[in-house]
Amino acid sequence: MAKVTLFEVAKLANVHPSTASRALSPTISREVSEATRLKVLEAATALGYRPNVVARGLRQGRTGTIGVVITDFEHLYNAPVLRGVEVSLEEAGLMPLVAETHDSSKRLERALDHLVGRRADAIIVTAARFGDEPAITKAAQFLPVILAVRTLPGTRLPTVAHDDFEGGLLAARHLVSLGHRRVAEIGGARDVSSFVQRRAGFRAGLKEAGIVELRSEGAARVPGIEEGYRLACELVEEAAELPTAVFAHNDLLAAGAIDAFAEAGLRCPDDISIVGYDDMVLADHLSPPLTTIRLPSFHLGRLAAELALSLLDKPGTPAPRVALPPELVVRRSTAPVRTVEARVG
Amino acid sequence: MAKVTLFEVAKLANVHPSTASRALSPTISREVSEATRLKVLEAATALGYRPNVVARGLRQGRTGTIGVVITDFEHLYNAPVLRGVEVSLEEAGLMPLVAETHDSSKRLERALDHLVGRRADAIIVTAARFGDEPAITKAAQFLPVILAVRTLPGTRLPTVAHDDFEGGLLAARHLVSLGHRRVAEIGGARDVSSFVQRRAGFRAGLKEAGIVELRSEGAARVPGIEEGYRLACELVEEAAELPTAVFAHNDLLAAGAIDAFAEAGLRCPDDISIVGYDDMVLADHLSPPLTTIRLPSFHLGRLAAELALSLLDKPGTPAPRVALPPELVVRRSTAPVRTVEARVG
DNA sequence: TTGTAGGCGTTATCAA
DNA sequence: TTGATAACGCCTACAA
Repeated sequence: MAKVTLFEVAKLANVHPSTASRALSPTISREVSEATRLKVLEAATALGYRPNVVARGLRQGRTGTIGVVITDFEHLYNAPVLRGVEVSLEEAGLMPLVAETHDSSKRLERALDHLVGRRADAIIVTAARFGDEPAITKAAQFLPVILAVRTLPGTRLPTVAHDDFEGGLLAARHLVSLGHRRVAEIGGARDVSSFVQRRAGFRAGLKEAGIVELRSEGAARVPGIEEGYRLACELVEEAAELPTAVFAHNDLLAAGAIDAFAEAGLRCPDDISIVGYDDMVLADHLSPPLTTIRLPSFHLGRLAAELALSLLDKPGTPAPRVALPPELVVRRSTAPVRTVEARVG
Repeated sequence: MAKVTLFEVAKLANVHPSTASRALSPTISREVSEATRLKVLEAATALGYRPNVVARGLRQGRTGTIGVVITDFEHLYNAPVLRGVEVSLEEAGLMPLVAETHDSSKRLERALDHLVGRRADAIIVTAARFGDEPAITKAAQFLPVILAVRTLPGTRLPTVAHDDFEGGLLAARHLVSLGHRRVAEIGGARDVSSFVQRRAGFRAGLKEAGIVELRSEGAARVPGIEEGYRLACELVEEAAELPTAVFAHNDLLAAGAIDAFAEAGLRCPDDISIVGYDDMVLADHLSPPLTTIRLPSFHLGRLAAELALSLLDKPGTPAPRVALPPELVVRRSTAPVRTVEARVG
């Protein structure tokens, strides 16, 4: 475990450490004579010198590190966002420091603490719940915090999110255009902006057609396959009349719901249409291939990272709020209503 | 952006910085009188003091950070590994510093450089290709490097991998037990240990039954859906006789292959059986649900992280090589051969 | 062009 | 039990 310092490089090159420092710094290396520059360079490579970014960071007040707070690596919709963040950071020579919250507020708070303590240069939070505002605001006193994917009501923090209201609207209009009038929702938690927006947009879309939804479930736990299954079971058991179409707030919920409906003898899309959300990897390979709302998540990740970087350079910048437009992708989990009765209402 | 230092806490508490440091350190806080300890604690909370982990790291020669090198966030099989790593690190108060390679050796080298420069306390590499040995060995001179998921032939580095030979064997025996004798492979790159092992295990399994595979493709690019599709197309077009079963080196390749076969008029599992690998999320929701090899990836991630942590404490520890046992999961993408001709051989 | 000195925030060591 | 001091590795005024 050799650890070569600038000091040793300088000694080998027979110059003062500060000279070595200059010679190695790409920005001011020409303040040094070509001869010594080469001498130092040679010594550095000979010794296998790696500048200690930590020490440099301490000196310069920057760690070259951006905190990223996500719910969970296994949640497929995080993957493209992370990729976008990573790609943008890596171009700038920074690295992401990632923490998971498992959608728990306590963990989020701990994650923020860690990140602040580690002196991340900025933090990108994709896992915010409404109750997390105080913790996030506190962290934002120390360093720039960017809200990504999930937003906070009335926040002044810079935000890069999907336009989830629009997404919900698209879902509703699609179902309406297929003649569905008995519809329900299998949704995410009610304290998460993206789900709140999806729900609002969806209802707005129904309202345009004079429809009121039968029922709207809200996930009590992590909005994954299991929760989708559970909520769909509830729906089937408790609803006064069965819907002909369902809007699931993400593709995983949709997958779980399809299972539950199948077990109840409802086939998708013959008996029940389902719209998912995210267009995550493999959404087109499920059975049936999912009609869903596609999100520019990779792009969102890039934007969030770039925003973070720009905030480092000029801290006073007014906080932008970006909302990226979603897109409907029609596949085979939705179909026109079959029964006349449904059309009549 | 308030930044409170230990110095200011000490001043407010009317003690020397070193005393404040002691009072705040959980390990030696009882070397300090209860009175001053409380005084300092109070001052710290009053000021909202957050210890600067970077400075501490500089002093102690540890950053509390573990580098993790993966191919790509979007590759589903990385997700559970990352989760495992994160969970273990978070328990110990450390954080992962993640870099993507996109399976390119050049990027891997850059990632290692970054991580070494950032003085990660250790690095977990899950993206190794055979040609990366020099770069990885170099990094290992500076800090502990753990090989995870993918191994390196003849390496002395600590390794936590799946027993992919066994996995290939399980796949072969399963197909043989269903009566298949004309089989082929849609595999990953030939310079990646996991794929090499899967291939070797698979052939060994065939050999037991006296079978030689028709053909074995090797992915030229990232082993994802598209590559699976491409390789399966090649197989259909170029093979002298069509196989009745295929072993895909991961579930994504399998998904792509199923598409290609479907386009060629071959239905799975009626005309062709397919075994995948990984049992990634949603493997059971594909159409058809995938017969595959399940890997304890979360566990692997945990082990890798714990190994890294243990190596920090006692650097001289002999390097263990762990191989975790895979498990066959039978679903509906495999079925007995239909034709007598196939059984005869 | 190069050397000197001081400090980024902590903590380990030594002395009181 | 507490205080003083130095050092972790680097960078940057400033002086020479």
